[in-house]
Amino acid sequence: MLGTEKIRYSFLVILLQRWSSALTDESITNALIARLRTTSALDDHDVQAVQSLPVVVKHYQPGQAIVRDGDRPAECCLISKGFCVRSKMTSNGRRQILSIYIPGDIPDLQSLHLNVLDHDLITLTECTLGFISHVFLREITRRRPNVAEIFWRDTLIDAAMFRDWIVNVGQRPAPSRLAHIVVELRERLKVIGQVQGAWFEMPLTQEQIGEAMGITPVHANRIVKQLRDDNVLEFHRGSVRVIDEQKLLELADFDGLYLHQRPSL
Amino acid sequence: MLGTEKIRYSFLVILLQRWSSALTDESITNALIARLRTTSALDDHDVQAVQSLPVVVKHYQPGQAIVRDGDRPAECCLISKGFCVRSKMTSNGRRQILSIYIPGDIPDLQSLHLNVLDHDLITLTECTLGFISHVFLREITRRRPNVAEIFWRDTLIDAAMFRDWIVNVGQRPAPSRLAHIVVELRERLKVIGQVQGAWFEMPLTQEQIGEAMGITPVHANRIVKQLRDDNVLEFHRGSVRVIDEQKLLELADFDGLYLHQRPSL
DNA sequence: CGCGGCCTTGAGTCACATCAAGAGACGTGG
DNA sequence: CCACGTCTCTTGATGTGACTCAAGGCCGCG
Repeated sequence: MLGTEKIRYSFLVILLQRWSSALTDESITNALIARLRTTSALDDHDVQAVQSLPVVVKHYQPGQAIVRDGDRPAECCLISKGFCVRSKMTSNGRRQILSIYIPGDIPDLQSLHLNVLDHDLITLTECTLGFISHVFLREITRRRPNVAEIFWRDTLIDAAMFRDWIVNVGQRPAPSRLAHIVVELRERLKVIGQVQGAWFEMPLTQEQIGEAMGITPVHANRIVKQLRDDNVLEFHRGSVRVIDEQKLLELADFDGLYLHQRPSL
Repeated sequence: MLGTEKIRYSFLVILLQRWSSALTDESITNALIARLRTTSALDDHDVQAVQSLPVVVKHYQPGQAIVRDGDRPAECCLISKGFCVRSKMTSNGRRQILSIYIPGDIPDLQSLHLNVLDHDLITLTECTLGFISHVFLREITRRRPNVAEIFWRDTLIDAAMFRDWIVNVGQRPAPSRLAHIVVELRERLKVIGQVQGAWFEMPLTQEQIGEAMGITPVHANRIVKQLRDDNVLEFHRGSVRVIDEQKLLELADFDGLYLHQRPSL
């Protein structure tokens, strides 16, 4: 689904289907502020400064590339609605998913100080994205060191998630890998109020689940089936239901410390 | 070698064997400046500011923990001499090495804004480390936004290396993984002038090589043997010699872009 | 109705893990 | 100077998790 063919096609779709509004969209920066509050302490001045950032809103279809390996973006993108993944290809055509992004995340904040992108950023679902120019971000971080530190911290949490992802892919057996990814996603969705009861969204195809775990789609299918047959999880239409919380946590070997979800951590 | 037993023993060794000098050590900050110059553009004021940072120098034995999972460090450490690894354990006692650090690196710069450490930092060889208090680092980054951005950028490069490490562990067959790690290390050592001819230092035991690749020590041994038998690499006393550059690069699937070794990248 | 994504399942193979045993290097103490 | 213990490296036999190839089924959509 994320193959080259499809992406070439998607490029036309971008031109045809995405429409944009160049207004400062308060509801979008509010999502950002909510997100930053969970990980850092913001004062009123910081909030005002962030809210005053000019945002360009764009809508994307599922499976579109937002930015690509080798790009030199001039803006950062804030997810207001929808899910994205960051991924990287090897020369023999295998794709590795590096992280999953949810509303409130700024997946490419790093491009502010790293000029060339070393990976792809792709939408999983329909997305509403807010783009903020590097010019304004640099200006705000120069003028308000506190905001700079909050953004810096955000990229550091990103890095902490990568470290955890390495351990997951490198050391755990496949069923644990899947459980771990599921629990991590759920913890992050909880913070933005997107978990209702035992259900939450995880809009990955089994092929993408495989790409996240570092295994083939066929084997990913077997692992998903195994967790379903063992009454641990239920997958349905891009959503997940936790059936056996106990077993899930045992498998996942999850310690949420690395998410640094409280400012003091 | 990195087991709990050994580390408990090492703790005594720290008390007995490390001696410290609380002077501002110019030769140490010079290593840092050399390192930062390769990735970022520094002006004279930045250099002066960095050189004026008070540094506490300490010496470590091989296999000692510098900081541990769960610590809340109050200082960052700069490697002046020697090699370190960052690693993380799973609950079933398996260790994953996340990155290898060489002279000029600041492996835990992230602790400046992430209070709780989510991994271990361990010396591989005898090390000379310079410790810089968070207080001074915060002060310099507040006073000089340019220095803040350079340090920020440094942590972003760290994150880029993690991303690449995920791909390596997740997608490549074991011989390629090893080749990739070897080439990455060599490229970084080149920049600090630590590659003489075909030889360079890679002071990992085969067990640690396995921990870096996400495989067992026994299998790591077979992979090392395979690359030796295929006349690609020669390992001897913690050093590596490249025999067949061509084959090595083919295996490694290495694109150094993610190291961002030039300020414009 | 037919097509294209996506999911599912089986059979055979291969990469890597596990278990087990031994050999070389090195430091330490007798 | 030798004996011993501890790391580290090495190798074989055997088991298993994951890959590959292949085929078929489900479902939404034009």
